[in-house]
Amino acid sequence: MESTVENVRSQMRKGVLEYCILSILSRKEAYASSIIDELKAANMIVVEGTLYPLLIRQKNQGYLSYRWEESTQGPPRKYYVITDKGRAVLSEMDSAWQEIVSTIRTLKGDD
Amino acid sequence: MESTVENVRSQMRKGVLEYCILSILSRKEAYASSIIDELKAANMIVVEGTLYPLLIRQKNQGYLSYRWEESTQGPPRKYYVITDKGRAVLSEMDSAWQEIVSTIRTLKGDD
DNA sequence: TTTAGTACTTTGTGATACAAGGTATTCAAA
DNA sequence: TTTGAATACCTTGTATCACAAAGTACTAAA
Repeated sequence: MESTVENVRSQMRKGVLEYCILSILSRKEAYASSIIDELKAANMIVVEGTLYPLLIRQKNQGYLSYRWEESTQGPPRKYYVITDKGRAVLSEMDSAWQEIVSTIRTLKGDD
Repeated sequence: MESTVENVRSQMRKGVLEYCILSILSRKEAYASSIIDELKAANMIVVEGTLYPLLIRQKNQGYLSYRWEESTQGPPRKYYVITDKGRAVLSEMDSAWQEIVSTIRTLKGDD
């Protein structure tokens, strides 16, 4: 069995992952492996089997588009780019996130 | 299909719900319907079919215990009480939550 | 005795994170 | 030339979980 701590963290990551991806892509286009690296650096551990389907989902929903680009160090990379629709959804996510942060504060704060 | 906004909010609720329940019960014991009311008041909408299985799961994991109490206004109520183990897990969840909030800030903040 | 209100429970469905394994490209060393 | 390492993308199967919907049961009032 996995440790309780990891379970807790894993549970909380769910639901904000989509938000993280759109946030990262709102700043600059990126390909899957580089997104994983960035998430790892930010302590948001994600594996390939999670990220690839998620990117494909967001592309199918029209939040992202992509283009292929050659690499000097291996196979070509699929660079994802956020769309206008994606930016609109991201803006909604910003609000939703703020609301949840505020809700937790309320639940923990005042008796 | 459900609205995008609701989808976004629903996704984000996942993973913090357990945290909310333990937080509420760390302050005072409560029964399911009253927990739903409190969550609704804090803008964290949850339905019965979500909450009851969750409480049962947390009880089975030893985070909660419960006792029955008669009500003058209907059927008896199942009052849930957080256990020592539950408080330990809640403490871990506090850290995990702070970490995620901080991670999101990092991902959004610095270019 | 029927209805309204309250409270707890279960079943079926869809979504999704993850583990594990697979495919494909490039380059360098044997 | 072919083998292996590194990089990158993709798929399948499983478990978990939020939710909708329907069900059970108790109390009090009409």
